[in-house]
Amino acid sequence: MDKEKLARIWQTIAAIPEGRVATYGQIADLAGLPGRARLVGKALGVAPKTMNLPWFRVINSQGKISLPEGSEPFTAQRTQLMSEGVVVKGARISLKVYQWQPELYEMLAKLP
DNA sequence: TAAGTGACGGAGG
DNA sequence: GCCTCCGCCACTT
Repeated sequence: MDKEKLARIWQTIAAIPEGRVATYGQIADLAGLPGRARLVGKALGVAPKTMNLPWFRVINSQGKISLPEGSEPFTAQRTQLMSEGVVVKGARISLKVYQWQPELYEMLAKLP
């Protein structure tokens, strides 16, 4: 996989603010790779743990944790999110409430 | 080279 | 909300 694209994907994920989530497709778009959501999943898979990426803030477009429910990684993701104040019901999260919205985020960040 | 695979997405039922 | 089907694309076999 092309190192350049990986870097962009990782950067984008690293920008997700605490207490918010983003979808695979959203990350792909923001990273300049529209329609390549699957690539984002792969990028996460090969990301070195030492990078300390907020991988747990990435979920699928259905607002669900994209890991087998009950598995160890699933539990880890769920726990991390909840520790940031995100409400997780089963595998589902309300995108309506917690999805990261860059435009709005930047607007609010610029307010006095 | 063809076929299979996946931490996906969107439309339809 | 859940499931199925298809499109998608970079790898692996």
